[in-house]
Amino acid sequence: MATNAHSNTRKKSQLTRGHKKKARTRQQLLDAALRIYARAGVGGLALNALAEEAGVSNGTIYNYFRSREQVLEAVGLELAIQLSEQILVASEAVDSGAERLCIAVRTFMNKALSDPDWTRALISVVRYAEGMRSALGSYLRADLQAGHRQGDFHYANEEMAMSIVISATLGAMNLLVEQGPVEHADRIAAKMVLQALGVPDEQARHIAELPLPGAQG
Amino acid sequence: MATNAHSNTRKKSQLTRGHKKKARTRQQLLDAALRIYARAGVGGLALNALAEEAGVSNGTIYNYFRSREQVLEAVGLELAIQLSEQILVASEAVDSGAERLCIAVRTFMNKALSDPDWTRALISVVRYAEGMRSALGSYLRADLQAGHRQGDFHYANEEMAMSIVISATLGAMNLLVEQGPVEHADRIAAKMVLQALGVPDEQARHIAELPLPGAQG
Amino acid sequence: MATNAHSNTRKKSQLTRGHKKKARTRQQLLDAALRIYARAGVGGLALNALAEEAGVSNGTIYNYFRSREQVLEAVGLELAIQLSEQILVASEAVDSGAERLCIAVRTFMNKALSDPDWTRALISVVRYAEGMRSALGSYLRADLQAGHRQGDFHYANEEMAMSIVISATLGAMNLLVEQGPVEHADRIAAKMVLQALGVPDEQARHIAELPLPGAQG
Amino acid sequence: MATNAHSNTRKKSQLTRGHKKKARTRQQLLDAALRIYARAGVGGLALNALAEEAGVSNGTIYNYFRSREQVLEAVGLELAIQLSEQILVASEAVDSGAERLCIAVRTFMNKALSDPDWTRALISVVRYAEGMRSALGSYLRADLQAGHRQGDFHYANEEMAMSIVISATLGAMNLLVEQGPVEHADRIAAKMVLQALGVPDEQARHIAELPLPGAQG
DNA sequence: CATGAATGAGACTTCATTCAT
DNA sequence: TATGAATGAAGTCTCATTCAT
Repeated sequence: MATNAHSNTRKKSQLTRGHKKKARTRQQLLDAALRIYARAGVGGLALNALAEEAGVSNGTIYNYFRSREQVLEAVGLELAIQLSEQILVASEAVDSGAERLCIAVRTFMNKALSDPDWTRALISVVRYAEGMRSALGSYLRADLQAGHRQGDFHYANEEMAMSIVISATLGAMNLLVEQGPVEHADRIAAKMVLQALGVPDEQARHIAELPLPGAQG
Repeated sequence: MATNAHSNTRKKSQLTRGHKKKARTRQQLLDAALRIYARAGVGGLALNALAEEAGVSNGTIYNYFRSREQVLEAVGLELAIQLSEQILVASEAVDSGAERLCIAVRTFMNKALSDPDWTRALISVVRYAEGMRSALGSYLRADLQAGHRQGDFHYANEEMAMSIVISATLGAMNLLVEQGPVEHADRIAAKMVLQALGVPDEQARHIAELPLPGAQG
Repeated sequence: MATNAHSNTRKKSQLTRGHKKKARTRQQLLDAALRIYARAGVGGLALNALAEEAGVSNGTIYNYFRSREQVLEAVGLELAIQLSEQILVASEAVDSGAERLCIAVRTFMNKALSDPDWTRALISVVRYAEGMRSALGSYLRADLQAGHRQGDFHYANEEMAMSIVISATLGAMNLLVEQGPVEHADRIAAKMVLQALGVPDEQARHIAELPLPGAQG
Repeated sequence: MATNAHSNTRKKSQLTRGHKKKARTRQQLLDAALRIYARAGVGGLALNALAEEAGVSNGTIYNYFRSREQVLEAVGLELAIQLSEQILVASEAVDSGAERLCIAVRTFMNKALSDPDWTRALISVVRYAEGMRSALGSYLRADLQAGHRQGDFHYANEEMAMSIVISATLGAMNLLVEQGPVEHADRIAAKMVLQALGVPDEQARHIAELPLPGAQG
């Protein structure tokens, strides 16, 4: 399953050398949890099933987490970290808020196509743990404010703009994972989001059709 | 509006008068379920708790529903019916698709303020039972197509437009119930949705600020 | 279903004229119970299902029986009565114990073919309520003793002879209802039972092949 | 014989020594189930009661069996295995089908006296799970066919012969456990069974009175 | 740390029985 | 008597959590 792709080789602290096995198990558990999220949602995560999926004994989970609640928390955090990577990598060298937001939306849309499991896990977590929205929100808010400063975005209420951008994007991603691909889905969604934020039609189209950084063109 | 009519003002003792009290229990159960949805979401509905909330014995539930699954189904249907009333009543005499959609969005936003429990229940159900989306979708699609025919909406993909409109609106409603009122929330959200569908700024503002039918002005 | 055949037209008291409807319901319940026995065994008789099968409301059962246990008892008694009729009718005019027993066995075997539902109900009741055996036993014991007196039967222990005759016959009946017809099943079983009781081969065959009274020969 | 080995002489505390105690629980459960069968029959086995009888928590059962159905299955299998031991040990070195069958019948009759609980459990299982009959049947069929080849048995239909032998023997066993001992019960029953299969009186008595192998005479 | 058997609370469901109409 | 809604005990099963090894 592709969900394995984002995982267990790097961690910010990089604990090189010595004791590698130690925290490897923890990552196995988090990865396994994401796979289960994709299948069954957050509410469907049973610790016995998690242990089996991770290839450890059920008791082992409690060597890494104090309770089920803490597992969910940790998985949410893990997902937030992976999320950050997605966003940061994609719009590293871009200054325009509108373009950064557009890139983010398109990146997520493409992620929904390339890794539906991860996407389902994300959607499930966002629904379950409202707190996850803040992880999304922190990046988004910066882009919104930049776009606003730069005269591209015109919104009457920032909180509402954030809510609408996030939920619209997740809704579009959900469409892709549940109903299959749509031609140019990433650009369509990005353009609609830009328009919702007050970017005029032509400009929105223009931004939405810029080549994605990192693409080979 | 009548949607609040089902509620908790009478208890088991007050079955004087009348002679149809038997089937009233079903409505008590549905109402109680909606209250629990609001608190705990669909996944949090335990039949034990439902029985207690409705003031009946656990076995009684099974006089009205064959299984937990059927309870969820029935509550979803109940919600869908109440939903339809909301929408139909609101935009009865309006022909413009854009205006109809705008009225719908604003009506729901106001509902989020006036009946947060019902709204939380709705959000939970939409997330849980994807089928609920079709209830929403059938009304929405008609308005989208009308707006498209009438030259107001310009969207590249209808499915994606529906997904985005629904999720954006629910996201905005969610903001209200979770974080409290926002000045002119209904108009702000409606305008953003219209813009996402390609309605230009000025026109979107104009439509969003039309008086709501049924309002006393 | 053929199970209906033995029922509700006669009762020893014959309560002719006037109030016929009264005790009719009771018979409906007993008949319905037998049909359920055939399908699900005694343990599978649920009073709700019984009420539905009998076409009455569940509460009505308690106008005729004080508890589930009493229903079972009454059905057992009903079955015993029907059983008696079977036996008495068949060997009315026969004096030889061996012949009477043979007729009884053959009659039951044929009943197993012609009314598998009734037979399954009987088997289920015999297993469930050991007391039912005494109803069978009282007829059987007379025949055994007669056959013994007449020099046909030679058994060392009457109780054991009764147990074996009853269980062997029921076992053979069970074979028929569960696995389908067997050529000359009635004669084969009867002959084996006679032999078990010490009747020599030739004589056993002879008795087993006598025409059944009531047959058109 | 070893068949009594599984029983109730140690409780939870006595798990000193040894280091395989884990899988012992399964046997505790099977043993407890047999004791309950003896008291209440297969239909009377409630998992709550089983857990208590076995001295474990109710959840523990599900560490060994996936459902109630699987418990019944496993207990049936256990009983079938113990059954096989009974039969195989008893008539190991005997070639005559008639003698083998006779030994089997007598062994079971004696078992009914020495271990009524086990016998009640067996009877209950045979009634409940028709599949158990095949376990019995496979041994029996071989003996029947051998006796037939050897000119001792004369039956017209093998299936019916099997049904009658099995049910007659179980009926005789049932008499013993329900009504207490009968002088020479094993020989009496065995002789009747042999006669039912066509063995003449004198020969049947002779075979039924042979000393049982394993007896000290 | 790892294991996995054991635990027990709690969920869903069935069903005999009661009772107001 | 008949009805059928309501009851609540009891049963099956799940699962987070503990603990001895």
